[in-house]
Amino acid sequence: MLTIGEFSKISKVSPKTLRYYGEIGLLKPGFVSKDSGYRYYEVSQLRDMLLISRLKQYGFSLPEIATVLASGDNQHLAELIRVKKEELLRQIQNQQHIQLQMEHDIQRIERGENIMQSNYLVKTVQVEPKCIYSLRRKMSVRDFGEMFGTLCAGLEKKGLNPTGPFLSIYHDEEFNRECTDIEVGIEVAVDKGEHIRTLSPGLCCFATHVGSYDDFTACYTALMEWIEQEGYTVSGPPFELYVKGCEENVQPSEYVTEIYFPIRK
Amino acid sequence: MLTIGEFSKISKVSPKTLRYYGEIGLLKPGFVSKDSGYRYYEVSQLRDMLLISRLKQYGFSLPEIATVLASGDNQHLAELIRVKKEELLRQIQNQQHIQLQMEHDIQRIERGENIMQSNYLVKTVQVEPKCIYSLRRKMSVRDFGEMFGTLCAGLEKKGLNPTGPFLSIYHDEEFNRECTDIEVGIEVAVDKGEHIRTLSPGLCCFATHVGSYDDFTACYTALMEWIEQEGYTVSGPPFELYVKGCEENVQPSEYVTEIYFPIRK
DNA sequence: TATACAGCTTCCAGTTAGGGCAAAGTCAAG
DNA sequence: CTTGACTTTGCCCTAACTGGAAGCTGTATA
Repeated sequence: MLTIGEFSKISKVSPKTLRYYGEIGLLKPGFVSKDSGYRYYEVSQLRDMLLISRLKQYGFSLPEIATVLASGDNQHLAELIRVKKEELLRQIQNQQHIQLQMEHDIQRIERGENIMQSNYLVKTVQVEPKCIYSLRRKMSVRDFGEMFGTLCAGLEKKGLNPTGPFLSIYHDEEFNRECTDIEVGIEVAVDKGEHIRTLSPGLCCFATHVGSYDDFTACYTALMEWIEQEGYTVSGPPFELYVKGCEENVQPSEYVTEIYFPIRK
Repeated sequence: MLTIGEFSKISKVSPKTLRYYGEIGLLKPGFVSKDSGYRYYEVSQLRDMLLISRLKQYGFSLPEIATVLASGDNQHLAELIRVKKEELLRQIQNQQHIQLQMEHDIQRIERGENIMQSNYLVKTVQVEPKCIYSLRRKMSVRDFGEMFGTLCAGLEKKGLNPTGPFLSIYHDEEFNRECTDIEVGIEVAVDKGEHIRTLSPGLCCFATHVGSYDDFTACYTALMEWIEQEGYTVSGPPFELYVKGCEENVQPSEYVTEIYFPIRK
């Protein structure tokens, strides 16, 4: 039998932790003195302790380890390790991706750009299909604001309730200020009717732009760079969500827009 | 100004978290109503929030982020990100190493070997130099026990106090049962004298073997495999530390031995 | 045998970065 | 005025421990 200190030194696990493991029932000492309350461990328990340490390293939680120890089913354990291994793989991939972002940021800072000033955090998201009431037309960017007026009028005439912010979809590959195929719309609850359709872009990457609509380009650039860097391709027309915009009496510097690109690998 | 809910939706950070950040002084709302206690955020604070999210992703703790926000020193931030990047790199390397171990374990289990039965957790450690009183000789393994007797006699004659367990060092490249160059010793406090020398193996990997001395081979094999797998080479004679052994009246199944290999890349 | 001291015990509190839930107060639309 | 969505504070909870205090035990030494 070993005292908790001896067991600790051999197993490289602190006495504190050993007491904790006893408390939660993960590894109870082989014998506890009735008089003194001293814990004594069997040497054979070192094996259990080593397995615990190893599984912990593999990313198992303590309750998970407890069930593994209790079952003693090795084939099942192999499967569980495989699952953890795949989880770890995903983690590593994610971390490698973060490393690229870090390098990107470092270089931006070293080029003298202020990371706080144009800080687009590109994220991916699975966009749920939404029903939109929309108008699509080839037009000049100058007629853009007018389209929203038409849209609002149409909404009112039909008695529709918007259930989301305004949005616009850019159907042209290349953006042309004078004549672009733009669809402006808004999310609604009903799913049938004239000018009503379902928008289901699927997997998207997006970034949030704060400020006037003049400098969207930086955000678009950031998104396009990200898409290229991550090895995705654009799988549909990009769209903008006017989360906070001109319909209220808000300063242009306070506008909030989310820019989305549907993507696939 | 945005309510906490609006700010939350745009920044993709939960209201709870925003309140928490306000509480710890990381990001306080631009305005708090005196009547209702409602928090209102400036749109410009979204930038700060995005930076916080990003640095969090990079592995910064919240206090670290707070100092970054407070200082506004971008050059310094670049350095800090670089440090975190290296930290992440080390983490990734460690995780890749763990992945190899996992695969190894899975295969062991699938070959029907019991992971609990021969579970050597190989670790690396920088072994501090220690003074040992030792005897070195070419001998048969059968004379091994006798050597410890001689060693004990020598200790007693010199009036030396052991400050660690017995150990033995295997100076031959290839282990030969009949005639091996073995040094047996024990750690002592004094650093000068006949048969006293300093053992400074430096970086070692080691594993703990529990049980009789008969099946050390599995442990040695595990260590050698590990060394090969990790791309290390052996840089000195291996040694064994008899953490719990035959000097007490202990069953062979209770012996505890640590086996060390000095290594370098 | 007395004592010193290392080692052991329990109990309580704290760590990170928030999540859950409840009761009560507030805002804006109809 | 009411309704319903939103927000507030407050309290407890998480995982896997670590730290510290106060007191008890085991063993080596004088």
